[in-house]
Amino acid sequence: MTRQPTFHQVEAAPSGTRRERVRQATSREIKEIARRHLTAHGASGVSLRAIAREMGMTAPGLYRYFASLNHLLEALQAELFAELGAAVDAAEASQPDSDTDGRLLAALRAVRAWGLANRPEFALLFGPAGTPPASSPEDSPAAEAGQRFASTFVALFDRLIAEGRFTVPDEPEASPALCAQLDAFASLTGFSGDRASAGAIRVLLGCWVRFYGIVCMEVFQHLGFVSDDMETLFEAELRDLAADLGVAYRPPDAR
Amino acid sequence: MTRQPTFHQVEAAPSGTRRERVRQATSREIKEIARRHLTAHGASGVSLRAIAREMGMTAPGLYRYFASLNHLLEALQAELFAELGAAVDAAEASQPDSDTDGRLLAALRAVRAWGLANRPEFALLFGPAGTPPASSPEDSPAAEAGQRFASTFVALFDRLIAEGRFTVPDEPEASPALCAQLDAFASLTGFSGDRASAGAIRVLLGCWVRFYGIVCMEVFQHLGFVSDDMETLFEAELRDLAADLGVAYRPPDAR
DNA sequence: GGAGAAACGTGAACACCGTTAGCGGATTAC
DNA sequence: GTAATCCGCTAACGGTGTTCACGTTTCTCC
Repeated sequence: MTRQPTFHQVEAAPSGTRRERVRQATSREIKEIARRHLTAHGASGVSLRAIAREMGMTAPGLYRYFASLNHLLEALQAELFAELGAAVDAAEASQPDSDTDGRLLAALRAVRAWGLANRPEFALLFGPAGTPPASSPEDSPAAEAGQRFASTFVALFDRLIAEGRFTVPDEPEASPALCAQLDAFASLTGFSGDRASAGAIRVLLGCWVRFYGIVCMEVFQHLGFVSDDMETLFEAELRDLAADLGVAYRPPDAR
Repeated sequence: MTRQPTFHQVEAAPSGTRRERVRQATSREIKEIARRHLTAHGASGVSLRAIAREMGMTAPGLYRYFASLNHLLEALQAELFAELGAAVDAAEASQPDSDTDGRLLAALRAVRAWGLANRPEFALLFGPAGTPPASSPEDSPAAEAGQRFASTFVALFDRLIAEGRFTVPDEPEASPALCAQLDAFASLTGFSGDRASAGAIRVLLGCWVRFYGIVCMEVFQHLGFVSDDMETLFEAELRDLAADLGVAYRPPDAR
């Protein structure tokens, strides 16, 4: 303990007071161990008592850091969204800035790769919602992190719209109610105002849903009965998907 | 207890010996209660002790009927697949036999409707696979029931192929490995041999994946941020999907 | 009809789990 | 130096899946 007791305020520590630093370190350790247990045994294998045991603590002590096991899992969700987002960003950054097609393909492939490499984590993020959706508009940290993750793709899709990549099929009978909601969604998520017609957003949403379907099916292992070489099937779907978006398909780099 | 004790064998009971009947009745009661708990509190809310308590039994007694909680859940899965299949069959039967389009649309809508009306059940069937896939090829009752459910749609898709509904895009570079696996899948699931080219199956699989995506997203509540009127969005997706299959879209019956 | 086997359900026990309440000690703030 | 705050502990409550040994009921077979 080599601390000069003269000025207790200054100190200029990395972040906040000493208490806050050690507190945050403990919090991080809890989440790291929880993550390991999640990876090893799935979401149901994460238990406060086991985490505390591994840390040399007792379970009630963890309640100073997380209000409940569910809150811990929510915090984990937020971290995982960030991790997935970082993986996507990295993949995107591996492509030239101007190459919208390459960046989108790389981003989508990165999501699949992350999901396959982190099945339980992916299931926690995109599986059935255990908790009823937060009443207040997205006050949960997980939902907020999820929106930040989504914004990555919103930005990419926005570029497609701006570049006028795909022709929106003039919907013969798009219900006005749906149009209104899609427009609201557009402005809320920051789509470029004018060009983002409800029709365009429907195309993008359709593609996202399609992508979600293929990745979930593969990660959740509901396609084992058809083939064990999912890579090529995924790429075939990706090709179709790209075509719908006016994106030039390119096979993945043989790395 | 008015039983004539003369001939213990004959009796001509509905099925099997008396022992087997009461055993099956108990087994059915267990599954019924488990189903109620599943509906009310999700898969994690199904507990042997609670079921036993409700039956006036003790938990170890249930082990005479199911080897473990997981086996119970698997049996439940099988029953739910059958229930979902029955709902789909009923919807299909509401359309004229010759009306392939109407039958397919009705069947797909039935899946969505069942999922929305039975969220936890749907999650158990189509959510992340908790147990690693059975080593032996589909010896688990759940997997077997799942295949039976799938066969309903296989038959419908088969009709589309037989009727030559959609033109398969001649894949420029369908990998031979994938083609072989798709062909194997075709013969295994009973697609009509010759017409079911790997290309056609890819189209069908793509549509199925797309459908899976939209329904899962809705049931798992990962689309709450875009709209709360999912019905119209689903129908819009369904329209696109039908177009890919050469199926004439028709709005749902205003019932 | 009676002996033996098979199935059934129970009580006790083991090892876990989430969560709450109350307490003592360390750290911080004033 | 004193008061407030935070921290981690113990103890406890009620819940879980699962195993084992035991008595009772039921069936089978001679």
